[in-house]
Amino acid sequence: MATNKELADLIFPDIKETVKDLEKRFPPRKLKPGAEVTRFAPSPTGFLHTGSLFTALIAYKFARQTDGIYFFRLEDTDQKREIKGTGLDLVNQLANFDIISSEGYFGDYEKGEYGPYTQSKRADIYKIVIKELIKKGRAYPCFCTKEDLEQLRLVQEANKVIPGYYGEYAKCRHYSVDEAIELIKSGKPYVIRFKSKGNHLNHIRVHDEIRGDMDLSQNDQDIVILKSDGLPTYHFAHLVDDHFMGTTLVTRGEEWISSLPIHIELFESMGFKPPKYAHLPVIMVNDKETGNKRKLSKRKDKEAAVSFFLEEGYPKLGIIEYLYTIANSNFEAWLMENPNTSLDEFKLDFNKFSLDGALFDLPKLAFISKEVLSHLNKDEFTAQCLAWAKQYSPETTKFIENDIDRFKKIINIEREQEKPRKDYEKFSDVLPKIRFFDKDAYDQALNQPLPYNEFISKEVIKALLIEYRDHLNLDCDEQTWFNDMKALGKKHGFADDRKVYKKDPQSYNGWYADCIAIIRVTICASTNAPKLYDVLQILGKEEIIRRVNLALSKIQ
RNA sequence: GGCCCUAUCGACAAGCGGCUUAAGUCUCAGCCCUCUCAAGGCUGCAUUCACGGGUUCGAAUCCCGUUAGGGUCACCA
Repeated sequence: MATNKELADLIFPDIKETVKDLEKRFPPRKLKPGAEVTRFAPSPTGFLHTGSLFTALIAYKFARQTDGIYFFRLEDTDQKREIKGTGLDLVNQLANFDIISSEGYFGDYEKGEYGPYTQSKRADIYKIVIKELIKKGRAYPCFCTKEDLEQLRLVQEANKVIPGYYGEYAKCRHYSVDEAIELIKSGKPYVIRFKSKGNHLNHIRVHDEIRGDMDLSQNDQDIVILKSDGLPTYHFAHLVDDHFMGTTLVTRGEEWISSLPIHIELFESMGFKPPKYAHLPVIMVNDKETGNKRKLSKRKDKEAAVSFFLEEGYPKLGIIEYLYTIANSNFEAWLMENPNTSLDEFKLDFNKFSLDGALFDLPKLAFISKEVLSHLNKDEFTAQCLAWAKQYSPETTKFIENDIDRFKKIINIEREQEKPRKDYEKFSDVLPKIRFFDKDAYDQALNQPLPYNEFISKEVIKALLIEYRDHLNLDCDEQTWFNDMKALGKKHGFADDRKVYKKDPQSYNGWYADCIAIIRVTICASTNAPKLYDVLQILGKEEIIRRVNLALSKIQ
């Protein structure tokens, strides 16, 4: 009768190291009490998902606020789904939000004592542990084919029993060691399965940092831990990696709750101490068709891809603040009390997490973003806007670089004051609102009739514009300018007092607001614009006169 | 379908047995202010906490059931 050891040696003849060796290779980390080791462990299957950003942010934050370590691990064990190059993209996109790991995978290189941090490079490490598990009789080769498994499922469905590979249904766990060796020698392909000792009728109590204690059924599934391609499945990689990398706190989406019993049994089987778990609520969206909540989907929802926000030019800080708003209910109050404080000062608290998934609320993000952008000074705003433009908007870049000081003046209208203007929620809003400052853009706009108030006759408009042009004076303060405008209006039949006008509108062409509107439309080719006085100061006398003349020529 | 998680305004949510005839923020509506717009100020928007039972002198808060939503049942993570 052959032993488990012989089986293990047959399967992994080249594996000489033991788990003890691994423990020496990856000694416990020397950390301050309370310091958490967290990680972000995505698979390289595409660009950064908004939910992943959220998860990464939480992991990063907890490490940071406990003086711990946050690292990045690439889970590339599924070669079929892998999209080359996306691992690096993920790192870069995160770095964009200042979520930078102190160790781990960085794309073209790795840093840290607990690597490799790329799972495909850790095959030997997994095999060492599996070899041990086989020796202990806690893992075995399974020769079932896809068809066998399909057949099993059908039988189980027909008999209305729980589907899966477990207990009496786990055919290969019942082979003797000799039989297994025989089968291997005959060249039959196989995977390695974990041999569960659990019974799903038994309950285990598992603690979750966010949800508290949960009662879950014990695992009884003989899950596969090593695939036929020689790479581990997620569950097993989680055991090995998070143990040897010294992870103390696993933050992941709540979809993992149901596999928690597997992970608990895996850790038990090796005598490893499991990490703390925090299962995060998932960001949801309301499905327009069904009216139900569902996970943000990259295919259906533009806001599922972080790249969307970056392309649109949402300020990064706005996105982070919004994510914190979802994460901790007290964050908004904290922000209001500490308006000029670094987000570093805010302490995330698992007790303040909501238990169900929040709907992604674009209007709220818009509000926060406006807030963030409006409080930037002109230099900060310009720097960020230009950085965005260089990547996503050649037109905006051209506008800014054409005359950067002028650009600063433009976006500084009603900025840098107690209650700043809030008209941009993202950088892509900038150019459409200020394009009219550009000569060519203005001339282009004249292809359309200017949107004057149709209740005011052309003659009045013409006369007003002519006098305005001939007596143009910009060398004065705003109040003087404003009074001049009122006086000009009065000469042309516009009331200089609102109440007076309201009492007897028939006697006037309008009131001074209507008069100013004529100038605004003439100069800006639009019925709305930032403060006219500031616009005029930036444009300068010559350009104003040019525009008035052009407009005049267009009025029949 | 089994199992698990969750359930307070349109959204995010406070609330942890009496202080709640339910905070705050966003949205929305109205008013005011303003040269337009963006803002800003003020006001309004849950007699009720999915529903039904219990426990209690007393429940949004504890228990049970129902319903609804979400998750999960892979050689994917």
